Amino acid sequence: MALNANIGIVHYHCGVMVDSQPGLRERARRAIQKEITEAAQQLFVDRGYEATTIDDIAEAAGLSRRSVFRYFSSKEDIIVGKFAFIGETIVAILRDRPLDEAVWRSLRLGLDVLVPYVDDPDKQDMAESMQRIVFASPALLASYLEKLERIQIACDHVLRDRAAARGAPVAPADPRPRAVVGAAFSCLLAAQHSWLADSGRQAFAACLDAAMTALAPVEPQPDS
Amino acid sequence: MALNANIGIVHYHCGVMVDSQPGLRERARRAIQKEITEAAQQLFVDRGYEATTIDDIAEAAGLSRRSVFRYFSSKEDIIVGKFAFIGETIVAILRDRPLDEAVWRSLRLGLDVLVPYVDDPDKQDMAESMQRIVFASPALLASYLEKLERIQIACDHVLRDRAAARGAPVAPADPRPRAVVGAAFSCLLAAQHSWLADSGRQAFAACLDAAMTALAPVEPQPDS
DNA sequence: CCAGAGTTGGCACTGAATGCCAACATCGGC
DNA sequence: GCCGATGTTGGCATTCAGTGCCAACTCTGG
Repeated sequence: MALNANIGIVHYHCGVMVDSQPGLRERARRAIQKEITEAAQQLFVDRGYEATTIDDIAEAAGLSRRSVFRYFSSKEDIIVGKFAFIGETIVAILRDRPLDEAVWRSLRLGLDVLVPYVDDPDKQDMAESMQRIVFASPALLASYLEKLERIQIACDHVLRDRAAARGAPVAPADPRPRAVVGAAFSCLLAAQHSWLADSGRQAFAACLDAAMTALAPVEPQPDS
Repeated sequence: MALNANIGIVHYHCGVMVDSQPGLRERARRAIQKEITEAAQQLFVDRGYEATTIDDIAEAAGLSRRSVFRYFSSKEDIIVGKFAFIGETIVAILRDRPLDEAVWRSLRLGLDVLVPYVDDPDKQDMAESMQRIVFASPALLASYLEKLERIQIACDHVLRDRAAARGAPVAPADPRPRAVVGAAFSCLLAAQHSWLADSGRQAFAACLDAAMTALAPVEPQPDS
């Protein structure tokens, strides 16, 4: 069990549960999740996504099939689960932007949290492989797009809250905030395709900028 | 077997296989597909999507589980399969628009093929139910978004071909056509959300227009 | 009436996902 | 250091989606 050796049972004297915010238990959980993810990614790269079973992943990660499902709610979640967290980050950034900033710029800054996942030279190879796998597998792609959709819905809410805070509330049936958010996320998808199209030779951030400058809300704010 | 009675075995004298373009066999196939779809939709509305099994659908449609999979490649496909056809229609429309037309307008006209599916007063109730079910079920939503993604990729190709035909080819790694197409489809999603938000009281086409006028490519054509 | 082509339904199997439970480890107090 | 409470694990059984296979049936054409 390389796992148990690795969790890092630091067990301080017993006392006051000395651990930084996440809690010791939570840190162990994340460490195992990370191991599963890495084992799975390797298998997906080697054999492909559909050709890899959960049993394969469980064996490679050194735990039982049943336990894999305790760490990830589904096979897709192993790859795409992190987007729940990324989504929360984007939403938080969006919420904290100054109220008078142009929406399009706020969205660009929100999407910036994705850049380090891709443009980091260390992870670039793996990032490219995984993106290719996601776009190649219908099930993974579907799951990925669904996650993005959920993030977009959350961003839409934030934009409406911000419009209201600005004193210019938007009707619930007004499609414009949702359309603007969707357009920004389409730029993300477009940037991913571009980035893959020439194998990460140009920076992902540059692709994103190229896409987002080609498009813009007709009005700086979705009211007027 | 209400089915067999209904397929409409018109079996003309034997002679020349008198049938309009699709071929008799193909028409029978479509009729059965339609029956399965309708039976399934009813069940989904009654019990919800995940609570309905393929066996339920097979029984309601009067055929075997195995045969259902001969007509639809998956459970989601029963609802979302028609988008393969719709996508082809959109692509065809896009391809046939005049080369000097503004891209945004061409896309708006392409998306117009969806309007009759929704704004038809006869089908409106069912259309609303089904859209709610799609957005409520993660699996269906994921599948729907994946279908839209495939259509967008096809539209992206058309736009690039048209740019080339116009004498202003776009680099394969240029994200702009993809971004513009994605923005248009985001308007579609936004319009669906709006339309559902006040229960189809306003026309779907109006929602689509509201979304698409709030957004536009920075340049009329994605070159220059 | 018969031969061939296509359709059907049943059967067996894989793989994902979930519920359940007994075995085990860990952490608290004593 | 012992012991009960709590949480984690692995195994088992089950459901459901999806696929391959094959024998039985149906319809068409000769």
